[in-house]
Amino acid sequence: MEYSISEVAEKMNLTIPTLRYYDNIGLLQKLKKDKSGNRIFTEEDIETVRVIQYLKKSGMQLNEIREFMDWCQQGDSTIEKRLNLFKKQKENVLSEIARLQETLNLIQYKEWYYTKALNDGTEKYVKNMSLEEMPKEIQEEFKKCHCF
Amino acid sequence: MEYSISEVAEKMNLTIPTLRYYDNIGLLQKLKKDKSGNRIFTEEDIETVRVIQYLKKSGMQLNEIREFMDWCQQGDSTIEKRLNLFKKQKENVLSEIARLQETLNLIQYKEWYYTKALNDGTEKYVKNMSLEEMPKEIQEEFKKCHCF
DNA sequence: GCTTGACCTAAAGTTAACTTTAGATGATAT
DNA sequence: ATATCATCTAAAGTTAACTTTAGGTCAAGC
Repeated sequence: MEYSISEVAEKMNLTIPTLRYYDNIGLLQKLKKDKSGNRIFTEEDIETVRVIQYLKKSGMQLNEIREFMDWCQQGDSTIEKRLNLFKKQKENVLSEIARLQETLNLIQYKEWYYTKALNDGTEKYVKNMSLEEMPKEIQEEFKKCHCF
Repeated sequence: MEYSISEVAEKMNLTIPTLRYYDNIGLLQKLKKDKSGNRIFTEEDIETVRVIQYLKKSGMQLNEIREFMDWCQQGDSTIEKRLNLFKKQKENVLSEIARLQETLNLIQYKEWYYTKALNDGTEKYVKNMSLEEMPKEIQEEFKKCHCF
């Protein structure tokens, strides 16, 4: 099954210029064109786009992803490099998740804080609450940032 | 306790120009200066910087954070807006964590894939493995993207 | 009194990842 | 035959979040 650029753009939630841009910078090395120069996407090209999106999310820049795509074309001699890359990206993603979890903690504290403020009609009571009065599940580290 | 810009930069892992930039665009509305124009950071200003970093991580842009800082100065009339903002950011962070988790799934599949390829000395066996031969814990959805 | 170091401002420059523009080509519908 | 539509290329433009540059002030140490 083959797809036009507009079909892939819709399917993958990208714009047509973005797909062309990815092709231009060497991210879609296997992509073929028909006789009049139009890009033809196979299932494999679509998988490539999907992998690009995951690698981006893992924190890689497009020039690094391009280098990875080069490695893939070079065959078995680059297997170890590719394995090491994925090991590194795994650590990246794990620490990113951990930082987002911390962010979530602050946000949930703020949600509690402003819910109480809204209930009280004013920030002044919750702002000056002592640690003892606060619910135990509110993270210690956030109890002090009541200035917002 | 008060701090100089260089102390805050070091403590918060930011550069001095970044802190000045944040001040210039209105993110540090309570920041004071001494008689010769040097910025003086209080504990509260440092907390502001910390909150900026969390809000950034939750997906907000600096102009949105600036708007939030404006709301904070406007007092109790903006409590509901602020609560709604945090509710929205909470959803953002949760879906971001979910997408990172999916990314992690792909990366772990790849780690398994390239570990086997490295062991075999070539990609060709793992590339052509049938679904039945693969470990059960490998996510179904990733079994097909063996082209990288 | 002079140098050094930490700070300042205003303005220009940078970077990544697109997006937009302008003009062209080729297949399809009326 | 003509208009419309989807595609193309090359090149310029955009945006956010900084960073860099150039030139200046001020307090402290020698």
